[in-house]
Amino acid sequence: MATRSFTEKVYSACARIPKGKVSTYSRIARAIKKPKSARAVGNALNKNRSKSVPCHRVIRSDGDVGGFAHGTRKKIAMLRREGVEIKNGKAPKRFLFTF
DNA sequence: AGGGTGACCCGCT
DNA sequence: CAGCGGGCCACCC
Repeated sequence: MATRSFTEKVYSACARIPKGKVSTYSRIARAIKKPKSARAVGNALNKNRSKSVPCHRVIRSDGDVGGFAHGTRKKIAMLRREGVEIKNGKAPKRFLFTF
């Protein structure tokens, strides 16, 4: 039921993130009307880990890049390319995009 | 069908 | 200010 929609919504929210900005799992979870599913959001991206979605723009609320199935190290490099300055593996909150 | 894990978050000590 | 524990949802074995 909602399982499929949930994953789809996660991708949609992820795609909504403009280039040069990042969002947190919690923000996405709230955007899909499931504020408690922040963990499931990460799970969806991890399970799918498709390059078809800019999941590298999704980071933790603490500003930490969190993890990346393709390589956390690579994720940071991608964000830097987008224009996000990563300091010590952390992204300033001003780069956080709010829905 | 049940249990365990994971790219997390929030609260308390 | 930093560290620890519990809780949440979805997916895999």
